[in-house]
Amino acid sequence: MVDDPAIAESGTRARTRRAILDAAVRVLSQHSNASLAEVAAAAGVGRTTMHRYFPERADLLTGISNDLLERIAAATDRAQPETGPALAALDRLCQAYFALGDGLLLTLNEPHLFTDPAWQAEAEPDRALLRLVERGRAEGTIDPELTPEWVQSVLWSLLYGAWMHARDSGVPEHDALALCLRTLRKAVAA
Amino acid sequence: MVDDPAIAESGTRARTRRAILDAAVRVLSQHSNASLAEVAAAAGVGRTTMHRYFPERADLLTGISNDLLERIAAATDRAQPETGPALAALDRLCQAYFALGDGLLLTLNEPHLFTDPAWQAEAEPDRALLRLVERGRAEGTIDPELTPEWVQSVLWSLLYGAWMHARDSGVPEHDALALCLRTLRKAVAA
DNA sequence: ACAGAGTGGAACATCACTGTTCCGTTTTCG
DNA sequence: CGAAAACGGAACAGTGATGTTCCACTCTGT
Repeated sequence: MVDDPAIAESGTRARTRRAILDAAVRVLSQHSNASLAEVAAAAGVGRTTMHRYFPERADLLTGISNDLLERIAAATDRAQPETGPALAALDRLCQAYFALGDGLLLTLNEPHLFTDPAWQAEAEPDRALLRLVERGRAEGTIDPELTPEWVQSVLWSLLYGAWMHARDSGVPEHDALALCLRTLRKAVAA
Repeated sequence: MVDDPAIAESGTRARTRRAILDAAVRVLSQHSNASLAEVAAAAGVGRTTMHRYFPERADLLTGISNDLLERIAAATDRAQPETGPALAALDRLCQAYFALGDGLLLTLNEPHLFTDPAWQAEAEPDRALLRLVERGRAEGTIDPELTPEWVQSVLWSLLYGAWMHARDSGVPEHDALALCLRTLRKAVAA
């Protein structure tokens, strides 16, 4: 689907499309009702050009949505959540998701922006995480008093907090991630 | 300041004012750029009436802001953060803040809504929490590897997560709070 | 150099939200 | 009860974002 020849794009088009999507995530993660002019400016692109790529605001949103879905799926895949001890896999997952950066904020902060049908259906990464937690409980390495859904909540909440911490408090991202990992591990360990 | 005779209000006025503020928090916490008409409808009040209490949108925001500041200060005070073992005090603080409900989401999710000067200056509850963490470190009951600022981040992030968890997953608020408390305690304990 | 893709700016109509005014109705309270 | 307070609805102009069109400019590859 990604390489659908029907929508194949030249190098330049793909590049500006990326610039727009990245800028949109960056801007909207801080100011969810920013005007399209602000997004265009942040992307270093004319407002007209943006409308060529995303005719309506809704199109931009679904563009962001699909992009985030791909990035989350790729991150999940890369972390190999089914491999090795559950706590180690959880660490890998946390690190992989942390790399989503501002996309984290947008995903958690403004879920109502994404009315995409794909967003509800595509819960595979979610299910992978739940399976991981179940495995940890079977292993006896994850606190059985915490429900898998709550552990999932904790993971995303701490990621959110860590990213904000790095963003606002001037703490290097690496340090924020380290604090996040340590906290998560302690919180969910049996 | 709360009972400033200059802005003393009749019973009815105070009551509708409360209804508007509560509705505004409820609506804006889910949809930060909701129209004033939506807020008025949620408050069961005409748009005209709302403009009588809060002439401009900015006035409504500062109204919410001041209300939240008061509630946070009151909650902090009620939790007596300077009393007893640090971890127990942290528990009390967490419970007290959880009662802020949707105000939590608004505070964490849309801090940019509040351009109030009072918001930056009034960091007393923040400072109380930081002192509490320092005390716990001195006691040896709080993990010295976690910076006080990060512990603060964790508290708010977990509160956010717990509230969302209760809201979206249908988990009773009491259970969500219990999970939150257990998780927080494990995460920050030495 | 040249054709064509890609781009930016200006101008425009449209639309939703906003803030305001006016007036009739309902509620509160002395 | 009757006056004052409080309210709701309708109507209106102003404003900023949006989506669209048109034209001129700048790259890119051959």
